Amino acid sequence: MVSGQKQKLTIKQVAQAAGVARSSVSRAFTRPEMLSPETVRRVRDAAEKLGYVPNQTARALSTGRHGNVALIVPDIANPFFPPLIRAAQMEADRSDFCVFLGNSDEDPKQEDKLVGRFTGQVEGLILASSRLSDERIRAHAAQRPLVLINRDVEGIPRVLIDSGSGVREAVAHLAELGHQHIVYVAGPVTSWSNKQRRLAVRKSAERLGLKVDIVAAIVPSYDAGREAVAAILTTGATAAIAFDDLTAQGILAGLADRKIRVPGQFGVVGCDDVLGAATYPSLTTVSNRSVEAGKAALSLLLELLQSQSLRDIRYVLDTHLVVRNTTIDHKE
Amino acid sequence: MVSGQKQKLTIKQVAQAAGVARSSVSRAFTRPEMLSPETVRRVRDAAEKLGYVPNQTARALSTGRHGNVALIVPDIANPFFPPLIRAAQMEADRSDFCVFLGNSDEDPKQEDKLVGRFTGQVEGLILASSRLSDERIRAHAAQRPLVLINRDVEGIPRVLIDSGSGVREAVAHLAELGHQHIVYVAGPVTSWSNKQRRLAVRKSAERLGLKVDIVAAIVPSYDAGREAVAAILTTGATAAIAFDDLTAQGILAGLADRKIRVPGQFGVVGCDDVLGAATYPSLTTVSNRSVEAGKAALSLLLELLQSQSLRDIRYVLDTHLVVRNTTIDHKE
DNA sequence: CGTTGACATGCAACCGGTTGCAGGCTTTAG
DNA sequence: CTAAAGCCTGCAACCGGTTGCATGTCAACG
Repeated sequence: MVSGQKQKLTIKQVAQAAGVARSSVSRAFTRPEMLSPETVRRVRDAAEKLGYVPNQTARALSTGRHGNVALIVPDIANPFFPPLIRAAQMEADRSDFCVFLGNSDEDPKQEDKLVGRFTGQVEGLILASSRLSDERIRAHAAQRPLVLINRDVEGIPRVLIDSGSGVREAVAHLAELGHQHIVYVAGPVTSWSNKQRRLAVRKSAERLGLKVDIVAAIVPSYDAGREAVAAILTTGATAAIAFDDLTAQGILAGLADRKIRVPGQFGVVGCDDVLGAATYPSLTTVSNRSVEAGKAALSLLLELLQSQSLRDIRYVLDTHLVVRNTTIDHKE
Repeated sequence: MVSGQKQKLTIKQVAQAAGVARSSVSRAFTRPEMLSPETVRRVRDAAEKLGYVPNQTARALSTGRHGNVALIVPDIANPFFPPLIRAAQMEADRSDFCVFLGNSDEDPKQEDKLVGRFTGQVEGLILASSRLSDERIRAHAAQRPLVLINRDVEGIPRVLIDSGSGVREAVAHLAELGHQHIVYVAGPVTSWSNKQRRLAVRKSAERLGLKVDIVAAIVPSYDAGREAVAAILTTGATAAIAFDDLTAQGILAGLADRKIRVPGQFGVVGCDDVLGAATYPSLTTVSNRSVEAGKAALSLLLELLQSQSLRDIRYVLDTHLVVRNTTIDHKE
């Protein structure tokens, strides 16, 4: 039914073919209940036969509804994000929305630029782990519906993954195993998640009477973790909780370099569960909920678009400890 | 300069403010060389002061140029793709293009649907590891400029990662280490890359006098690799080359379950190098070039958009073996 | 039987830019 | 000094839909 010609089929040709006015063709697609069933059928048949498909751009121009949303993340290649992106994407798809993807490269300027580029073509945006200032976020939110992920700005709808709950479980788990002195290997200072995790370690260690030291890895990466091992060992701690799994993997490598057995001589806990059980020994870590976060953010956004309501929404997802083999030796 | 109002600033207000016709405002932005420098300045100043930003949708409607491209992948969460997506995204950004991301979920129907949704809003598309039939791909290519990644359809511009070269090196490497009998753990039957890798293993093993068996994992995943271990061991081989790194990691886990030492008693080679050295023991694998592929595909597409030329382009990236610790014990 | 109202459809303006063409003014050549 | 050639700028049509309003038709109602 569709042929290879690269013609421009418009509502006009369909109108002619069906013997009605252009407006009726339009309505046959957007408000069929306004027309007689007979007319709708005639128009649809004609459209089908010609292979007509409505021009999304023209429609967007006159209605203001584009059917697009944008999702901006700091780094697509960071394994935390792909599942989130995927979930958001699939959720958008269910409502026939298209999603623009932006990579801010951890740079607020770049993020700002992307928002600007997208704004004109979307009905709403999602910023995941935004690096923008609260002020810029508010400014953008005033222009377009905006949902945040892992960023807590009052008045802006947001989806937060509370890694605090999982981290508290991790500390309790280590205490139970007899550790008395642990280290938190910190991530980026600007990260909301890092702040939250550090606080959770501090508080619950205090409650349980454990000694805590903080070692900075700053960049969350394998190499940073590996290099942090020297500092970790000088503290005299017997276990470490890392900002994320990448860092944790680096720590494991650094320990292996020094022939320190895990979990026998030293315990390691990651965060975000990005690798699953796919490494050996498999990493004890905190679950991430990134799939739910992506899905929730998208549906929240779509909801906002519908209702136009501006309630202050704060959706929190809790996390849990996933015990694998870097804190305790499991028997299969 | 920009304020919080949610007004609709159009070319008209700017024209009024600058005391010129609407067309002059338009030209001040799109073809400044047609206007006197003085007028351009006046218009730009006025626009700046008001905070005017051209409406991309309206522009697209009249010019047909949207400044968007679409990228469709089978699975965003498969670690092979994020670096590719990221590279494409950044390359697009350099030319002020926005990118739509689609996840086909390994399903041709879904992929077709996405292409349809995007077509009206983009100037060109990139299909990575497309699951569509050659026929559908050709049909879509007739509508819009289209570039393929890891899919070899004659007449359609394509970027191919030739894992054959790396796989041949892997086989030679294993032969050199004394292995006489190896296994190829296969991936999806519809995958172009899988076909290519299997063939490369077969051919070069034959040339070197090695015995080869094929074991099917079908789905490329950690679990599939782990389950394939039983079949691998019954062949009597002493080393395995896996379709990808995820499968290889699963194999390592399965071997560990059976207390088989790697690389001492059994050698393992992955493909795609998605985990880097970030696991322990670190995986010997074949490099992937996915970053170059993403970047190349995008710039190829942009080039096509400019030149309108329809040459048959076939851009091939070769790969190499990356030797780490699952085939041979390294000393640091 | 005339009026009212519901329903179906067409007309034309509009969304916000772009662009071919024409007209006015200035410059250059004859 | 006049005509040809540029250079700027404005007018108005157009991109392809959507939508408020007017019109026409027909059934139901008083």
